[in-house]
Amino acid sequence: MSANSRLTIAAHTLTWIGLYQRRGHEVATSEQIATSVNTNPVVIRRLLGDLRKAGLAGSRRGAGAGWMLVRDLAAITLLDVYQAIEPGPVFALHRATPNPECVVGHGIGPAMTAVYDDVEAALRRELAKTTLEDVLRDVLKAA
Amino acid sequence: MSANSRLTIAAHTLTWIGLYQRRGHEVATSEQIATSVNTNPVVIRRLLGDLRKAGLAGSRRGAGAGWMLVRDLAAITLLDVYQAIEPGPVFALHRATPNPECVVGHGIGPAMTAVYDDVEAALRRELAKTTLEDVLRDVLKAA
DNA sequence: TAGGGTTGTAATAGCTATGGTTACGACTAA
DNA sequence: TTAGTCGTAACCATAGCTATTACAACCCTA
Repeated sequence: MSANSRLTIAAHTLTWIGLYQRRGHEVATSEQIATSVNTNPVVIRRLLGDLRKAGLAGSRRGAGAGWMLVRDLAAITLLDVYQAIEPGPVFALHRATPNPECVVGHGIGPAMTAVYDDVEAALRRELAKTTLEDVLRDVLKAA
Repeated sequence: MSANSRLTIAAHTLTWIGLYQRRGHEVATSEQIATSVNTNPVVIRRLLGDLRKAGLAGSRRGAGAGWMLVRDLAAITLLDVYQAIEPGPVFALHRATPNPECVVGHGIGPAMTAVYDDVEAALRRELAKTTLEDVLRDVLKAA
């Protein structure tokens, strides 16, 4: 499984903006966030672009530009973030259609789809349990 | 998320062998399985190699060679298969260590790890609910 | 109105995982 | 001895993610 860190980076980014705003700042720049995440600002901007499409983040251009939250941390679950940045499923069926003249080849697709649907549902239920407010609390507790 | 079809192919392969054996044959060849899956025999042999390491499949060499199940279909869950072929986690932390001098950069790792552990546990619970016997039943029902 | 800082996005490159293919030695029943 | 299959290495193609450079678009401020 090619594990990816997009959810981690997205949660980090939104949590950072949330904390920064609570400390009195209006907007955060991709440069500042990238310094905390330890990556390139463009990576952050691209990710925030997806989060903006999902209505989780907003941006301001020109001088004094930057990013802000659209919803409060407590109103954003990790499921919201996940759905904003991960379009595809965790498991895939066959790349090439299996032999339809074989009993197994013919019936395995629907059988596995049913299982995968349940697995994805369980994964989403679990992600929905945690809000970014919870994440921030854990983060501050560790300090 | 780069969805992969390894679990699908593995379940297909083991189910195929199980059905083939119930029809009176001792072993199945990677060639036969590959025809049903619609892929190359080497792909099947590589996958079965992993499944053998996990004690789910066995092989016989020489003339009249081929693959057989070590356990009955009813004694193999999709979790067993998943663990045999997927070493890594679904979600990853940062590729590069985040800035430890930032509160968020310092605490985000443990916070997300706790969530990811719960998600993986839920995923495993879900996969453990289905045996290959269940899969075969679904497959035959669809015919 | 000019300057400067930041967004928004395209283009490119590197890395890793996966899948497909060819090749060939190892093995063993017949 | 032969034939059929495993076991595995080698190589290539594809896809997704990350990193980086570059630059136009934007808009506040002086």
